[in-house]
Amino acid sequence: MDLLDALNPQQRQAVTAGPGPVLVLAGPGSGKTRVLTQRIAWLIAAQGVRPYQILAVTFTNKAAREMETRVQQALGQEATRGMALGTFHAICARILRCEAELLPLESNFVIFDADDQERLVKSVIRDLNLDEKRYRPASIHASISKAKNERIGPDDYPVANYRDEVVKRVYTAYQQRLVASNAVDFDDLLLYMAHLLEDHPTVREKYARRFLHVLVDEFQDTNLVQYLLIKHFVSIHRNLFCVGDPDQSIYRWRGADWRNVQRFEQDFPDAQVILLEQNYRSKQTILDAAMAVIDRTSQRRRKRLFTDRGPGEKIVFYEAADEYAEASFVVDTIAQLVASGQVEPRECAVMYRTNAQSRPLEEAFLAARLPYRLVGAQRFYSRREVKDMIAFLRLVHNPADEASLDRVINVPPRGIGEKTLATLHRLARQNHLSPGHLLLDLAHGSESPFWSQFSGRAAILLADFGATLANWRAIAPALTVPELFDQILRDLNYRDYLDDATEEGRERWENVQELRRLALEYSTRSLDEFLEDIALISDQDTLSDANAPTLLTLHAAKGLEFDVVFIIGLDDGILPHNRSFDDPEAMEEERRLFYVGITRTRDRLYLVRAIYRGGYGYGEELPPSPYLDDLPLHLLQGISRSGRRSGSRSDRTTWSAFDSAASSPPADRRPVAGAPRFAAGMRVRHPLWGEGLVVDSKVQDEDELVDVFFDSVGFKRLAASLANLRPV
DNA sequence: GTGGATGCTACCCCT
DNA sequence: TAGCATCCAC
Repeated sequence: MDLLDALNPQQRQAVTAGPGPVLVLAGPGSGKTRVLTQRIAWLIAAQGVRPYQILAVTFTNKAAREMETRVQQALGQEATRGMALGTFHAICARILRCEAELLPLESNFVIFDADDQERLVKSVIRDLNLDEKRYRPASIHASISKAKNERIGPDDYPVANYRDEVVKRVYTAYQQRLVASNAVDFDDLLLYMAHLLEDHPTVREKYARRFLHVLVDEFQDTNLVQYLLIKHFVSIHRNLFCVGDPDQSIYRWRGADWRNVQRFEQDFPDAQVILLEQNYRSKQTILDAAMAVIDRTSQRRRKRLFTDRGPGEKIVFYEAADEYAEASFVVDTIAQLVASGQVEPRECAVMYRTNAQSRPLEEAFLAARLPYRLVGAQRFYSRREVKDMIAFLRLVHNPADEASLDRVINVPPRGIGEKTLATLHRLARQNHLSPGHLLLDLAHGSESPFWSQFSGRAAILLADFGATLANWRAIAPALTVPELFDQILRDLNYRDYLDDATEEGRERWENVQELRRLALEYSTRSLDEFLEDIALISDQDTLSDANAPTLLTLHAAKGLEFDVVFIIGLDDGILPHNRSFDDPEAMEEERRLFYVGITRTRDRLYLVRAIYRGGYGYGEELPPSPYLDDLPLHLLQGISRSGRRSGSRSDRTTWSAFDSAASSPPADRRPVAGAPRFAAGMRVRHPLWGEGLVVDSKVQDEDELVDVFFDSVGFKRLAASLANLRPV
């Protein structure tokens, strides 16, 4: 059958494997997405499995949509109807809404995002009269989430010291407040699901019978609870198909446990294990570099990565003076590659360890007037005006949502302050009501039994907002999401409030407009769906299809691929990150992160670092990343070995050595006299090395330093007075 | 209750 | 550095 024609023997074996448990260990670029989609298509077309009998878990919603499209392309539009396809969180949310009567939740529960969760923790800490300085909300929240990932409830939380005691108390109250708000956090989505399947055998059987085939992508990044869910889902038929690569496990800090791969092999000893090793993505040079990096990790099953795509070009290493030079090197190089027709902008990606590193890049792209795509939902959805708007919608949807109420009860300022809010909370608790419902009751004015509990002014203000909310709730069922959105904007005079004619004001209003555009896509869908999708949106989901280079973290790059990849910030302290230094397992994960970045590359890889980096306001000079030393020299161009040696300052390359000490500002930001003769983008000729492209040029100490990328030998930094460079 | 000045502290990665 | 919490004047 033609479904299988384009597959290699191992892929074909995987697609047609089973029944029973199957574990596919798939190296990067080995066609695992193809295997998964073909497997689904094969199950449906060749095995007569109904789409609704298939449960397929992906790592992002974007991956889910892609998979759906691919199956539809193979089998037609109707083929995927009813299939359960999405992330663990999305699938659990859907099922939990159906089964809400078995849970301490209403079916319209809201999903608290990271920000809501932390606010709630903070509020609990204050309620318990704990010292916020000593017990940082973020840190307490991390402990709670860690416990949840390990399936430890508040009652079972082990107490070894006073801090544990505090965490336990906060955890207990936090959980109560979530339930009172008819809300769940991300971890709860999985935990409630596990309880549902364990406490209700009929429910477990219902889903275990419905989902005749369970497929899991990125299996190495599942956590314990997710693994338990999988086991419950396949408890009857054991038709489990997992695809993963332990070398690409990069979410340990989020509770992911690559040992699930070992658990799988223990729990399903009869599992068929299939190795996909042939790489269809990268040139051999890239793969050699990747193997050199990953072979240094312990406890792994060695994989050989090979390709028939040819050796490809050498990897370029570039050491910039500071993060601005680093950014302009990236932008200039991309501009040059694009201008010479070697690559499409959308086929370039810049990857970094931390989100903060995107800023100099964005500035450089902006300065060059070149568009870019930034991956990172957080940025947009964590904007205050956007969060506030979502909070209003959530309140309409679920007035019990305390986090949203607290957030916007005084937005725009309507004179409801801390004291009034505290009274509202206290009264609500005394009367076993949510503050939101109490607020709605106050809209009845003096008829409300709570009216007299507030001072005249406060009562009027609360009643006014309560009435507004009640009105939205009354009309919401008849309105589409964008219509409701507009109604709220109008009633609040939100635009006047946000847009104060300053630059930031205009930007704030534009963000709201952006959210409205998104709401517009939900014209035919319910508010529930809109809110749920927003809560579970992942970074990769925000990737637009514009033809522009992509800026993203190494974590967000998982599962993606590009012709040209830049990995920047290869400094000891950035990658590996200094917060991982004292934890050997975290250090191994840093290495895998680098491996993931390298293996995203099809053709060309650029490794970049900066000698001087502005930290919190004081600058710092970091040694090169130790990973650079693991790369065999013959794979690299553009630098001598001494230049990428970590450690002492004395062994810097001549061209990267600055005359200045660590504390002085970088040379190219110092005011200088005289104009440079060479500029980025110029073609030049050198008597020895032939033609090259000027990447950067700066005047320093009465000479001009020119960075040139020579076609023959790669990067050189030259003094114009000595080098006898001529423009071509 | 609001808004400005001041001082603190943190930037890791994400559903 | 910059976002924030806190404090103080209106």
